[in-house]
Amino acid sequence: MASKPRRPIPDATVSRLPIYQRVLDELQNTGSTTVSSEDLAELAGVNAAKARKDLSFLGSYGIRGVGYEVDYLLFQIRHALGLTQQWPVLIVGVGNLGRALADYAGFTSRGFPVVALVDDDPAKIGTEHVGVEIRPLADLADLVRELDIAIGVIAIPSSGAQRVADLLVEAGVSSILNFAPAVLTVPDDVHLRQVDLAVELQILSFHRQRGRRDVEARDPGGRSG
Amino acid sequence: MASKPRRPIPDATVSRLPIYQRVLDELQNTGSTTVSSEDLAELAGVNAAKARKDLSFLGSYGIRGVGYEVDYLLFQIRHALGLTQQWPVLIVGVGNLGRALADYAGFTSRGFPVVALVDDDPAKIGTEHVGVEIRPLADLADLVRELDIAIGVIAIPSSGAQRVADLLVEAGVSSILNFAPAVLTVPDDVHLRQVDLAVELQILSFHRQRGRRDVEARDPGGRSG
DNA sequence: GGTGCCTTGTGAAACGCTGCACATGGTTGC
DNA sequence: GCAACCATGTGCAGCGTTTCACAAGGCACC
Repeated sequence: MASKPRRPIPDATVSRLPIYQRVLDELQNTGSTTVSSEDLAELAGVNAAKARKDLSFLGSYGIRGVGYEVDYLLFQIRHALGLTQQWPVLIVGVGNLGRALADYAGFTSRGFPVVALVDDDPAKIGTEHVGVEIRPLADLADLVRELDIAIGVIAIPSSGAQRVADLLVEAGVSSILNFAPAVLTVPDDVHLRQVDLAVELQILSFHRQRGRRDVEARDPGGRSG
Repeated sequence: MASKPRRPIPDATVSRLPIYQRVLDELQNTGSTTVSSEDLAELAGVNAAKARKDLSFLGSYGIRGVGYEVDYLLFQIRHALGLTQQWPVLIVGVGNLGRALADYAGFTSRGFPVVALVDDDPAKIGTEHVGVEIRPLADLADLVRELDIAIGVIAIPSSGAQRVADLLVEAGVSSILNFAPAVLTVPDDVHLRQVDLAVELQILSFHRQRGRRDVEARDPGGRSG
């Protein structure tokens, strides 16, 4: 037994593995055969100790005194992330965002081919985008079954997002990526991730605001007891 | 006034404030005047105690025995997030994603008007999108100064992302939202947030993979050394 | 074959976040 | 004005993540 996960991989580590993967990909393209945790961490924008601990959750794939073999580490990360196979993606909503996502080459090249597009606008149904026919919302369940959809992407206004999420779940999709600015409710066994563009801007706004306040008056007082 | 930051607001709380804001916005539109932490938490998809603790960092704006006044709490959250004013946004890269972002009504309606578009494709320069003229990359610094740009959005392929980030920083932009799948380096006083679509998919892939492994119970084809 | 150098892998401390449980304090009804 | 009620605000314990510091282990050179 080799690649059995001795310890569960922490969420924080999982969210960084794709970054390491991309960095290693670039290193591979530049001809590097080995890399130290320090160099890898630098390229990934993290602490070297963190990088080592992250990688240690996959197993002991480093060579002390030398570093990590790029090819082998890359394989192990891909294996851990489940990127040794393709995961067909269905996008609901072929508006500006849906089109941008469908066109995004990074999806297909990283193993997430967009194989189905769904929309409820009669004018769009039947037309093609990037070689994929746009189908009506009613076909969703059929498409999921026929194309073995692994991940559903919600790229519609928030008003219909919960209904679409319900449809996806009902059709058997257990991984959903939601771009609608709404809080969705799904069963526990369905993995839902949220990308909220307005939230990101508001967080930036907060820090900018705070920075100004810091400059205005640094107040060490207060009634914290 | 006198709204001194008693305690620094934790990052985790900051990232949830925009959610509360959106929920309160909806409550306001439905005519609710007060809301309990339990109801608010339910709508925001979090624990009630967490919601109370989050809000307590802004100050004691609740009424014991009653709940929170929607209007007032909304004002306080907006104030904390710096949303009492508009933050002009510049988007670099008017490809599919850049257009989608420029068209996204959620930006302007939440106080982030897209006032400038920049691209390096000569065919696009001079044309308009959503009423904003597309200008060459060389005009970036001028636009930042003239329009008092608060936030720069990078929506170009990763190969040019660092260069554009450098240009933005040099022009005085201190808040950057990056959609390019690359690790960017900026000075400490610049706030950088990363939205990486492929990373999100890979995290979903990991969880799906893990679920399957649980089902398989044993992994065939493991490689030991 | 031995010595010294180099990098990994990890124990442990520090830090931040979460969630429970309850004291606090304001409101309502009489 | 008083008592019962109710939701907030928070002390505290538990948990996950980060970071340091160092022992363990492999390689290269002589």
